[in-house]
Amino acid sequence: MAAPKKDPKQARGGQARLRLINAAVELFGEHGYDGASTRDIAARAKQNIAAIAYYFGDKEGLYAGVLEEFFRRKHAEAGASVTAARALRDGADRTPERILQEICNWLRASIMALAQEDKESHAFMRLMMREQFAPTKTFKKFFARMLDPAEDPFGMLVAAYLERDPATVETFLVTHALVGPYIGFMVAPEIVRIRTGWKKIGTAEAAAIAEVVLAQMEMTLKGLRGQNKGTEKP
Amino acid sequence: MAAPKKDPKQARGGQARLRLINAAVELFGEHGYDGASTRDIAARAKQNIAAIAYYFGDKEGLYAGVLEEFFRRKHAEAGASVTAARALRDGADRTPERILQEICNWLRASIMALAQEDKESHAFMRLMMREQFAPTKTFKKFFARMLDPAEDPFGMLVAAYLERDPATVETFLVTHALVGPYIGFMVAPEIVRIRTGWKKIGTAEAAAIAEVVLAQMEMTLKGLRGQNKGTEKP
DNA sequence: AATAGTTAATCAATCGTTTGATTAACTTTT
DNA sequence: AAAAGTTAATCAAACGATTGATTAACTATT
Repeated sequence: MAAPKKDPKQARGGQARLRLINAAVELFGEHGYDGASTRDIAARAKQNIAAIAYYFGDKEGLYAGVLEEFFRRKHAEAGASVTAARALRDGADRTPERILQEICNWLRASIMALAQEDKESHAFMRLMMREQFAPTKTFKKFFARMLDPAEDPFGMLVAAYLERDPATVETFLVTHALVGPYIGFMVAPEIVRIRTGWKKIGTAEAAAIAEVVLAQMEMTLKGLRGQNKGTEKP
Repeated sequence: MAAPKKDPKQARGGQARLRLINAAVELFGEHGYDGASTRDIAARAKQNIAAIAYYFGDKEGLYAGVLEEFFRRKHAEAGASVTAARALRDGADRTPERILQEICNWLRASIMALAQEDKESHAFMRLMMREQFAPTKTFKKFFARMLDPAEDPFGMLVAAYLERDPATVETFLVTHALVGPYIGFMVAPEIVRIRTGWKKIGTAEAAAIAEVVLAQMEMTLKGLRGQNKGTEKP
């Protein structure tokens, strides 16, 4: 018969562990590592303060637990996109048009995700932004794995579309510049808010952004591919 | 005769005041508002802890002092670009080619500035990034003034080149998407570091980034202008 | 002498962490 | 199956250290 497992994350205390992680990501995202107190985190998770030491050792351990959990979630979410992109890239029936279409689909989905109200995801994004300028060791470890080019569907498809080596620095620069507009809207919500007058980025606002960003990227991609063809050895 | 002024910023204690601000922007940028302690700030500034209360009232006042000082510096630095852009836009001898050239110059200068090692500027940029996701009231006040479209040389020139109303949301979205690639490289140094293997972004690295980003932007701008012409009323 | 600036010492509050005790759930022994 | 023993989980209370802030005495400048 199916034994109820002994996975600590699903055992009795697993619920408390998860509650702590979810509370922690919100407070770390809101107030930063130092700004979030263990007492507040425990209170929001409706757990005793000592539960943090019990499950994570100390505050740093809790932070590492948050990173591990959310990088795991992100990796799981991205899994489908990666395999789909890989299949398209390696498929015999691939055409530049289909690849371009898929690139646009991916970017549109990413932009539309900005409208999501998911509190925890938003908090995790904040946390990632903070880490960009003051990366902790724990973060670096997880982040480097996340940035594996073999796990980046967008970079894979762009390299395929432009028929370039996906592993070179040059290709990365081109790819990173291409997602730049998306990043620009993602990381500067305060600028967008002030300049547009929008109260928040909802579905309609995200759609407006997607339209502009996709139009520009499509134009750039076609231009780059044309350039590619133009400079080929005759 | 010229009285020696009573400006507290130039009086005897002005030096201590400035030392505190410069020390504060570094520590606030590194560890965030909560992470930076008044003791560490005073120590780095080689001042007594009570000097903070004396010159700024309290920690929040010191933070406001930092913002005021650096926004003032940025505004002064940008002044030349703004008047130059305004002159070009309003000049009778303006041509699309010259405007495009100026846009490229501005962007290239901005990207090359990423290579600057100026500790305080870097710290201030960090601070601004943190504020994007958890803006304080003080920050909002200064930031909104900085984002005045009339003070944005890039937006001004892009609007002129594309012959669009610089005040509309649509134009902002297009402009913001256009600087996206630059923002992408500015805000994600950790991604760039991991994917390129670069130890840091020096002059050579910034130049490589500028080449890619400028090529894409030029392509997009020309495309957008062409579209503009294409959809004009006949 | 009056003002401006600086200093060391001290305050209450809060921080992350640790403690010993208690309860609940499960395992082994009888 | 009942009792005894073990482990996992939670709890209130307290620890020492550090926080931002304040005080009163002190020195330098005008």
